[in-house]
Amino acid sequence: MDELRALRYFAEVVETGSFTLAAKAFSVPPSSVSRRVSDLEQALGATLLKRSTRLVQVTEIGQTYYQQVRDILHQLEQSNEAVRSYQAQPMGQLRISSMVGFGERILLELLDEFSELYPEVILDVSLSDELSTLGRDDVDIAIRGGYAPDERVQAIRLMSNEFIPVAAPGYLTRRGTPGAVTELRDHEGLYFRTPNGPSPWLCEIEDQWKDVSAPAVGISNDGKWLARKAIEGQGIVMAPRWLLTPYLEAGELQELHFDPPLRISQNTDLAVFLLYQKQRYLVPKVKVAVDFLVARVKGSY
Amino acid sequence: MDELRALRYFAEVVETGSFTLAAKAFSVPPSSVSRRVSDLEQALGATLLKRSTRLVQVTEIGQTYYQQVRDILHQLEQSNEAVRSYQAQPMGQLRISSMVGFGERILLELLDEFSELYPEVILDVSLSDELSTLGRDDVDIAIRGGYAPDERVQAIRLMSNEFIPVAAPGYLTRRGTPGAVTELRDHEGLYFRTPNGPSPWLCEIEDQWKDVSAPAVGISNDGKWLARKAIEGQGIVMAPRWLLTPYLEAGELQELHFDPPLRISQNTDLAVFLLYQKQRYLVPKVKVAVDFLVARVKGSY
DNA sequence: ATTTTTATTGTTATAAAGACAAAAGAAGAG
DNA sequence: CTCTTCTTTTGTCTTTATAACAATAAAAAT
Repeated sequence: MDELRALRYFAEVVETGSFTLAAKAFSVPPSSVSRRVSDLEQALGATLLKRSTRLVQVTEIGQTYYQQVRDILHQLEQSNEAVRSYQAQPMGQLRISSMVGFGERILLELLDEFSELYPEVILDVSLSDELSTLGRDDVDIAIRGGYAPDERVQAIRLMSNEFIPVAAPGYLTRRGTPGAVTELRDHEGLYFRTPNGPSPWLCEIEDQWKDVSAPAVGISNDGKWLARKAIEGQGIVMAPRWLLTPYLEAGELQELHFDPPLRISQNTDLAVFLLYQKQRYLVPKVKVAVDFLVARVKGSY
Repeated sequence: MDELRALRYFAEVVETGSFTLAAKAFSVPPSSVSRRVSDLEQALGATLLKRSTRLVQVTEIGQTYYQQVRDILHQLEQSNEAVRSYQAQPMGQLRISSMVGFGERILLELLDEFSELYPEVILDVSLSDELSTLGRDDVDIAIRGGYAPDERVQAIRLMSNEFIPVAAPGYLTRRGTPGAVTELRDHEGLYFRTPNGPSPWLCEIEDQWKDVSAPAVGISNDGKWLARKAIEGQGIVMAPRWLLTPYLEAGELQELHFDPPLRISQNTDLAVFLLYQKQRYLVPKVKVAVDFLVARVKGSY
């Protein structure tokens, strides 16, 4: 029995919910699909699908088996693609997902440069703060302020993602510059929304982490909007240093210092990571993009 | 082409380093193996093996492909086994790996009970502090004072693994009971060896982690031996509370208290975890063992 | 009850893999 | 340097398995 073929048929039947449609997808008669799936069931000694002439239902065990089979088929496809494209030129579609702020501020202009170097690589960039599940079918490269959720995912630290509190000089003269974290309660807060919700202002006082957030006057996942509101003197905002650098240099915003320092997470090393699947580093388009981004970002920021 | 068969042949050739031996393993003529591997290479458009009549060498791309194929075949085998054994009685060999101390103190007697409940499950227990790579071929269930390295690995918190400093009453009257961590320098230390080396005595003083270990008079990964030496008054030992409980209750050892407390890691929630692969929870023997251990340990400790 | 859709079964045809024999090629021994 | 030996590959035939096509059976909808 060609087990792999049977698995592909089975997966397609589950996805389409029909033997006929699955058969069409492979351009074979429905009878072939029926027989192969039956063979598979017999080999496994379990009923994967409950068939009636009108509808096909997946059994419980069939469902879990399907999910695993799907993963396996996908992995195999990726491995094959990696071998096939080995020693070929970087080309084809490259899907990149990035945090919005990083994408707008840094990534997009780098990618313009990348496109000139590798015109045959077609970029498909999506900016979102939701972390897409690398390892499924979606993206080749992801840029996130996070961690590596899986041992098959490689994480390269691109740059620091330290959050710093800032405010407009005008705001500070009007409201006073807070000297201690406890004074923040009497200020206005602009909050960065992460996928885990608005990021609070935390401080470690005598071994205890305390939330010292000011009352909120604005929450957004858009750093530029928050920065603009801060420049207009509407409040204090905590955002990544790399996002604020231009405003700080222009004097539009001013960094605030506290002791102990203000944080948005108990985790000490907040950083921007470039994530990709180890096995896909063999694919030329992925390899050159990873190498390019690491070289350009690590060198400049 | 029966791709899966070709992959199995290829993997076997890589492992045995010979077409002839691989063919023997599948009881087919060497010519079949040769043809299937050639088909595979043609389909992938790459040379996986450099053959000469005397030796078979794996190419670079062949090597990485092999590793991925190996994983895939293994996963498929596991998925198939899960389906096949679905709705069967718990039976067969069950491999459990545990930390030595936990194994001796808690696990082994629980497993005696388990064996009475499920006599058809043949236990294969190995006690070791090295963490074996769950997800490869080795163990079904692992018990470790750690984390989950992979998203496919499920981790259940069994119990706290808090390390506490203790010493014999005799030792304390002779040497004095240390009141502050700084006094520990003038004491004798008995150290637990973890896979990462002897575990130091740490303390967080004013936001800074400091090593306040006493000079070592003994290091071992055997908790009972360390406990005995401590009972004999040879020094202070830091070990998991569950390991020391009987000695504390018997009055042979006495807990030491510091402020801030002594730790062996910056990580706050040290715990004992039961680890298993999500997909293998479907296999009856794995399911009943996980459920049994979780129920018995969580209830009692 | 009849029509329609869908899965299954029967049978034949075709393509792929196995079996066996023989050839080609590389390493070591004499 | 030639011969022997071991291993991979090639040639040819046989076997097996899957596709193809037609026909049947079963369930839902009209």
